[in-house]
Amino acid sequence: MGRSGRSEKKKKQNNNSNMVGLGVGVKKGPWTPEEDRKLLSYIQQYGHGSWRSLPAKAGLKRCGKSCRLRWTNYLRPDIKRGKFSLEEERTIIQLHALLGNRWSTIAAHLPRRTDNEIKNHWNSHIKKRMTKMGIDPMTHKPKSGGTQLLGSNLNHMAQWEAARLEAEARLVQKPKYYPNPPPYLTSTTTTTTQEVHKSPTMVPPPSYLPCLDVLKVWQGTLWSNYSINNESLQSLISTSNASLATPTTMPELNHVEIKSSYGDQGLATKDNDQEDKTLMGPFEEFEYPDHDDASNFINEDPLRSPDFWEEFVDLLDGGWNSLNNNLAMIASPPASPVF
DNA sequence: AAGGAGAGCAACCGCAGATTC
DNA sequence: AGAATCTGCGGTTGCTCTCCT
Repeated sequence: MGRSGRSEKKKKQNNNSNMVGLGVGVKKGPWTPEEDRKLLSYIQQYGHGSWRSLPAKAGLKRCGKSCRLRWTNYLRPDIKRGKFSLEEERTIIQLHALLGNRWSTIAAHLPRRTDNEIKNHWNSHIKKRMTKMGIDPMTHKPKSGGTQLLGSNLNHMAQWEAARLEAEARLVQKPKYYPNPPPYLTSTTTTTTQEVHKSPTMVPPPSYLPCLDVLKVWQGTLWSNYSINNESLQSLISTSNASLATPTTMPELNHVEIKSSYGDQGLATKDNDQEDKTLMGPFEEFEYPDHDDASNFINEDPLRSPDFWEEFVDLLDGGWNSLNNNLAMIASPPASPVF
């Protein structure tokens, strides 16, 4: 896990201003539970403030950048970990078709998933499966030719929608971890079991982004009439369509466990299913919205079934024209996006 | 049982845009 | 205005684990 002895060939980074503070004695490689505790405790108490100065103040022998990454990709309490649900994978595929490798923008539309996690999931799972099915993961078109679906030939409306999605993502970009929270982060939770839950700064950002019209159309066109033999999937699709089509307020919170992995350092290790359920990371418990249940809904992941992907190819093959037609019907967008 | 191959993913790198002075 | 610094992002690496032979 992680990297410890990174090769010498890339040491010129010491000149990079990013790495200010990275000098003799600065630690790299996997984080230990103790380091996590220090970082977590410091940020809970003071907020992260300037990342550069944080390590010294928190008693860490890390560079600020490493601390920031650890926080944003792992320690942040509003992160959901674990398997991606069908709905999430579908959203990733659709957003990737529109946005390309703009992971942070995609992540902004997937509540509580980090861009790094989505990127990893895309590269290690979805991309490979699409390639295996003969679909070019970059253009989303069948490699053997056929209809250009998305990518360079994005039509005007899809480009417009992509720009809007990105703008929305910027607007709702994950709020900074303020020691004194902005007003919209005021907590209403009163029955949590740990102090960390009560912290108003721990309230996850709004998980719903209202303007996903292109996805709604896509899903309405392509998925609602999409017949898949798997009954669970069918149910899930209708559920997820509803959730996308209907703006929701912050879901109620309930307790779930969050796992962590410290490799050989004594806590959970990846993929040790049994152990993972009992060994916890820095947050022994955290609260996640109810809609996590959607991911638990699929016991047998239909996305992994050959049937799904065969039908997915058909879907892509015939889908883009339908999408265009429907997009044309729902709106008359301005000539150029205005935000 | 051993070891090689591949998968999964945390963490690093370097660049670029934003911000500060 | 521009240099210095900070932050965020996307690409990549390499360690650990699991599976297969």
